[in-house]
Amino acid sequence: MLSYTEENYLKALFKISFDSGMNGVGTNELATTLAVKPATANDMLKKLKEKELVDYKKYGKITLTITGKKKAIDIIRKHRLWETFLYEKLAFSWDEVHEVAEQLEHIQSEKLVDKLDEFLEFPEFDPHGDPIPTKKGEFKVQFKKTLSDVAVRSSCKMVAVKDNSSMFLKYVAKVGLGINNEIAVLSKQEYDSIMVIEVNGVISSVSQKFAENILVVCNNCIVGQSCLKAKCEIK
Amino acid sequence: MLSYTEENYLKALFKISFDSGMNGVGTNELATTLAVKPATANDMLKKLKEKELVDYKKYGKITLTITGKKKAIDIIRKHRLWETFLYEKLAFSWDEVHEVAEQLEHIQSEKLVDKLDEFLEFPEFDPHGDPIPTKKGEFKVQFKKTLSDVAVRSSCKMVAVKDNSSMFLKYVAKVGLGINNEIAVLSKQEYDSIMVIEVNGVISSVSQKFAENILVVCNNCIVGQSCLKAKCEIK
DNA sequence: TATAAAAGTTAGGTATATCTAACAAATAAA
DNA sequence: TTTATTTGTTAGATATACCTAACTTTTATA
Repeated sequence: MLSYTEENYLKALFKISFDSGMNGVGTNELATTLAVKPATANDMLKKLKEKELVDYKKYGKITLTITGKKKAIDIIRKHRLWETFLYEKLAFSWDEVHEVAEQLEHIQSEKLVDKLDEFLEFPEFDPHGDPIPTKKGEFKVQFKKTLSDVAVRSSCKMVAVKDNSSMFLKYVAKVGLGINNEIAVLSKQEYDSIMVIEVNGVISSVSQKFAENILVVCNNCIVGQSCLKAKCEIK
Repeated sequence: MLSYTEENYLKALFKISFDSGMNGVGTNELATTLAVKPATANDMLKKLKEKELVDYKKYGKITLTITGKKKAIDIIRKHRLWETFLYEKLAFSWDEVHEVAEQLEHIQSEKLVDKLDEFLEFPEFDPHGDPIPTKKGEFKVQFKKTLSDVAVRSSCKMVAVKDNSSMFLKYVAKVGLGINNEIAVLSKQEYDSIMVIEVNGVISSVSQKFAENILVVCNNCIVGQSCLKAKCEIK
């Protein structure tokens, strides 16, 4: 059984590593992420090494063992399922779910996670557009970009917003845009980058500022199962 | 902000006290309930006294302060709301909800509790028939008894079962009995205590063993708001 | 009422997770 | 390549929540 703190270290290690293409992680980097001092992180790393959850040599880079990765992915799964629950069932907003999910992810009950997954009808992505690992630890990797980076005459799917202000959210709704909507980029003005987009058959013009705050995935940028992205072979 | 452990001490103090008519609690009694040694409980009591959550003198009985009571009731509220969620939304059985709710009750988010309460449509009682305090800390006090203790020619409402075996639960369903159903006790055989009951217009005979495993409240035994039962004046 | 039993307290110790301050190794820059 | 900077490590200290063992107070009983 892992402590609350140990779980957070594993999760942080996985996330830092994942974001840099599954590379090894440094002590200071880890400490910064967790808002502790390097000395503290160092102590914990010894403990996690002892438990065979991380691999690492003195002054070397830290990597997770297979067991460590599994545990980390399991915590991420729980976090994202809870975020989905809060957003979909309890009407939390996108920017409120994270903080509470940080607590809920540590609840120990396999049955709870499975039942929650079922209750939510096995969602694949959380309210931020991040993939939710399955019970087996598999998940799709989506490369998110902003709508402003989408090429003209191509289409994409909205997965999240960057700006959570109610002013922006109201505007998004007015344009008829919502999560999981297909967006076709019809044209783009060179001078001021104003885009003409089509959503559900409705054509609108949106500013560059607007487009920079809409996160999307391209139809062809779902990469694969189980962090294929790098040499991360979860068994 | 209270720690996980402090919350458990407050909750235990409230429960022990409540069950004995809001009397003072002893150190050993508290320690036993929390499965710690008396010395440990004693240490914590000093801390809780320092924080003005409990009132107590050396070698004297422990009572909660108003603030302490409020905190305790708030934790009980969260516990019972989560139990209701697990039972009603995630199809947990009566005997599984407690353990998980013990963890969930410590999640810190006022919004979460309020939204959950709303999502569950402001339930008054949890799956065990125990009252759920409102946001203000008010709750109805029901005196539960077994169906076997209900007088002939009186009626009651089923609130829970004592036996959680699937064999018993199936039998209960067969008799057409469910939570919140009104039960009228029509007659009782003196020799073997077999009861004739009426539920939703259907008349059945049930054994003493059966009746001893059905928990009910009498129509006139809801005592009032806010632990009126004793000198427990929550403001 | 004297004494035995139960209840409660204190002192000193452990493990976890944190810190600061001093030091060592690796890397970057002059 | 020598030095400076960054990165990582160790040693010693703190707070929480727990323990055991010894002691004190209260209560129950002979």
